[in-house]
Amino acid sequence: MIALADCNNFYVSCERVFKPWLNEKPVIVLSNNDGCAIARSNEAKRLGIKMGAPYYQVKELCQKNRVSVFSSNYELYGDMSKRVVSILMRFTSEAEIYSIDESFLRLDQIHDQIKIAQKMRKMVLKWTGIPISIGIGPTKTLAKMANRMAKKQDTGCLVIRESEKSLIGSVKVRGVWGIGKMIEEKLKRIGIFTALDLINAPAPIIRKVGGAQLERTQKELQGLQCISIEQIPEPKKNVCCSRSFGRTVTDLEELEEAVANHAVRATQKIRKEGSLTYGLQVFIMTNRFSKDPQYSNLKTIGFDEPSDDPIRILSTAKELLRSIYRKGYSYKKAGVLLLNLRTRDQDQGLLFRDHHDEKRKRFVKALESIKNTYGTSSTFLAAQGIDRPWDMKRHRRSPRYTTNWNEIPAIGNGLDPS
DNA sequence: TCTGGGGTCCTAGGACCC
DNA sequence: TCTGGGGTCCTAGGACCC
Repeated sequence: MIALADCNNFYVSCERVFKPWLNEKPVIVLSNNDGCAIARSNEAKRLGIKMGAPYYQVKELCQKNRVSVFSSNYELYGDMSKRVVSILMRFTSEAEIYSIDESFLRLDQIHDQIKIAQKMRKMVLKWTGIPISIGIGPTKTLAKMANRMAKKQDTGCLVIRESEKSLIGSVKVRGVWGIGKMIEEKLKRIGIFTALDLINAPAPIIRKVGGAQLERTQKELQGLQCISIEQIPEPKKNVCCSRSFGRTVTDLEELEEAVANHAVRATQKIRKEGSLTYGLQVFIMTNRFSKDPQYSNLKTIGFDEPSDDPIRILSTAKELLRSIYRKGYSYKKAGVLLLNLRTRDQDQGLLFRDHHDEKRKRFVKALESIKNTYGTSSTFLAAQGIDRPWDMKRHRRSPRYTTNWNEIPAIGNGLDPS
C-alpha cells in the first residue's frame, strides 16, 4: 500500500507555527509579487476566498474580516518542509518527495496502517507544529483520493482498499488526480461523471478521450499500479527562472538587469544538480491583463558546447534579449530557461573543444563559495544591477525564523503582540 | 494601480531522410 | 483528374500537477 502524507494548508500552517495566535483565525499567503492567494486557512476558505484569487479582488473582504495576509516566505516553507520529511522517513524505507508539502510513502510490511498513520501525524505535529493528513491506497492515484477524503475527517487518516471501491463511487471525476478542467469536460460529454464511471468505461474510449495519461489514471483507479514511487528524483531536463516585475518596465537596461539575475539564478540551480545546459531561451512579455499594446517574444539558442558558466550564460541571454526587445512596450515579466540539461557524466564531449579557461572556472567557484558562506546577495555580477527597482513586491513577508540568525524568533507569551 | 512560478509528459505536425 | 511508404527528429502547444 501507498500512503500520501500532505501538509494541511501548508504555507498558512508554517506561518502559524511561529504565530500561534493565528490558530482558528482566517489567514492567507500570497504568491510572488503579492499577486494571488495561494494558501488559505480553513477559516479563509469559508469566507469564500478562492485558490488563486487575485489579492486586489479580495482585499476588501480580507480587511472586513480581519484576515491575516502574508507574502510568501519560501525560505521558511522550504526549511519546514525538510523537517516534516525527515520525520516521515522514519516510518518507511521507500519514499518520494512529491512537492513541498506532499510525500508518497510505501507501507508494505505494515499491518495496521491507520495506527502507523496516526503515529506519523502525531509526531509531525508535535515536532514541527505542522498538521498533516494521510491517505492510503493500493496506488498513488487512490492514495491521493484517500487523502482528499481524509482531510474532511477528524481523524485525518483514511484507507481505500481494493474491496472498498464503493467509497469512490461518489467522487466526481474532477477530483481525481490527473484530471483537469479540459478532460473533465470531454468525459462529461460521453456520460462519465464519477470516478466509478471512469473505472467502468472501456479502455479504448478512455484512451481516445485523454490519451495514454488518462488510460493510466483509469488503471490506477482500478487498483493497478502504473505510476511508481520515485525515490531518487530524476535530474531536471529544463530549468526556468522568471518573475513578474513589481512595476512595469520599459527600458532595455532594466530588462537586461532582470534577465541577468534570472540567468545567474538558473545557472546556480543547474550547478547544484551537477548539470550542463545545451540550450538557452529568453522570453519577455507585456501585461496580458492590461489594455496597453501587447507584445511577447522568445528566442532560443543551442550551445555546441554545453555550459554551466554563469558569465557565458548571462552574456548570451543578454544578446538574445536585445534581439527580441522592442521599444515602446510596458513589460511585465521576463524569464530565462536552460534547456536539454545533461548531467556531467552524460556529457558527450566535443571533437574540437575550446581550450578551457581555468582562470574563469576558479573565479566562478570562488564566487560560489562566497555565496554559500555569506548568502546569495553577498556577491553578484555588475550586470545584475544594484537597486533593482523592477524587483518584485513582498510587503508582508514574515521573518525567516529557522534559516537566518538575525530573524530567529524571540520567546514571548504566545499572545498576539499587536 | 493591482492578476505567481516551476515543472512534466504527450501529441500533432513539419522538416527531413531514403 | 491522378503525385508512395516508412521512418526519425524536433518543436510548439496542450494539459496537467503543486
